[in-house]
Amino acid sequence: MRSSPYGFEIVENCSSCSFRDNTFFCSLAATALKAFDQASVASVYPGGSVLYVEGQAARGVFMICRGKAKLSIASRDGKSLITRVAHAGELLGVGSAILDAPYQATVETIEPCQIRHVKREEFIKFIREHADACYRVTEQLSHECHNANDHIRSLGLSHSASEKLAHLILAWCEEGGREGATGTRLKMMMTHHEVSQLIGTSRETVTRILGEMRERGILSIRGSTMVIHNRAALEAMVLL
Amino acid sequence: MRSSPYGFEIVENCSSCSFRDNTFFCSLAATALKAFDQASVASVYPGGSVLYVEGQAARGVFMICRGKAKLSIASRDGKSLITRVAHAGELLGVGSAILDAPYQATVETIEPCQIRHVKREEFIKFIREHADACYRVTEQLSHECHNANDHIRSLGLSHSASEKLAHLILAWCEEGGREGATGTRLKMMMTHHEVSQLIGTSRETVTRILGEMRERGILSIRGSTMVIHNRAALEAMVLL
DNA sequence: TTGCCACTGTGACTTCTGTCACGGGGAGGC
DNA sequence: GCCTCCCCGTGACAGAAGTCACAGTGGCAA
Repeated sequence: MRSSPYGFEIVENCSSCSFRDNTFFCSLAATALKAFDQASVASVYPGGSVLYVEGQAARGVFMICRGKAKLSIASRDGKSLITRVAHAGELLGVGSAILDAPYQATVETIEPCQIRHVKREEFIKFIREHADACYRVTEQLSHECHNANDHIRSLGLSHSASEKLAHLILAWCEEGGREGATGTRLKMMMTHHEVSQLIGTSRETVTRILGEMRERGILSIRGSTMVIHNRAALEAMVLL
Repeated sequence: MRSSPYGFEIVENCSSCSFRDNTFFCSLAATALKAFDQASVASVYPGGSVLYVEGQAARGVFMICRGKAKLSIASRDGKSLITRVAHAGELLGVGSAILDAPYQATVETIEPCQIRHVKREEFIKFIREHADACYRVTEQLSHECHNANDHIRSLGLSHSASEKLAHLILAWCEEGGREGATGTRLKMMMTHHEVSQLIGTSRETVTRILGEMRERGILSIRGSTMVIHNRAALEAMVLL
């Protein structure tokens, strides 16, 4: 390890890496891990770095060892949609690399990240030689499909922006909510604008709907923490 | 082979199957193919059969040897959205089988189909033992992700129903259009209602927009064939 | 402190499109 | 032939939400 400017150590060597846990792509047997280690290059990015841009040829895949990144797509007129937020342990750009197709999204780190990068050809060689890694890729891709389908369901099947927002808040409760006396507490680490990009609506409607939910006593917001008082009401709004 | 009620022969044996071409999942080396053959069961379905339903536990995967099937998702109030149309050579339900999660869509054949079915456990065993098949699964899943992302882009980023419809028609031109003297000809094998389910809008708007396009001379429709006279106009409508 | 900037909150207006309602037409069954 | 579906075409209307415009707020830096 050597020290880095972003407050954490760069892990040079996958075998001795402490971030890894068994949900990670890289939780592999020793030999495969070593091969992955040798094929890849570690680096550290500050928040806000762009790893790759939609439409670029897929030169390689990126593994998030630590940190989070947001994936988004944009239309020609500048509107953009956040497709998902990727966490540590995920592999980005695999689908495009395998198909040798352009990246379908733009990836931007949203906090300091440690990333490993593998060139396309080497990645393919790697997974063809290591069946276990290949299977892990199928798992990774299955997750991506799963998420994408959920997103399709939410975008295509909901009747109103409120429904989509309610759905999103419930999903947040699932993944990061802590139960408290007054309800489920969670950190909003997004601005209204970003939320609007996540559910495909406008910033103002997000503000308005949150305001309405607050008035109806469903939730309350102070600073960046949101408390959901009436989860049942949110669930009732969702017909998905 | 033995004869079947739906006008084509049931292929009992993958090795001697003539449907297979190298775009198919099952274009595998002899030993892997034999294993796949032994793990799977062939059957024939008429059009309109439901292979599996959204929300069911993923008991297995289905391989379309011949025919087409539509995948759709539904909301509680009965609205439904067609996520895609799967063609011969595709594997359905892989993602869910790998994650051991419920199927995310309902699959219904839209023409007589020959299908092979493999139980989940056997499928996983099969791909873990045959690296080449496993790699093919990553390809299949990459395609699914790719499609899903395109769908997300279309649903989430387009400003109007016309834009989505124009996008869809252009996609049809790509995959099944034949160039003629008056423009690109293609077969509409869908009702307006189904189209509306594909782009997440109502039947009436599809009718109206098509009518408008006809009036503007962009396309003309007779019976089930559509002729696109002015492809540029359609492209101009799409800002995706 | 002051200024700046990004974020949130609100009002007014307009457009899109979903919904309801109905009519016509073609295919298929009896 | 006739009846019954299903599909397409249209009109009227209302509600949802995008857009524009602007005010208030809070954090951060100079």
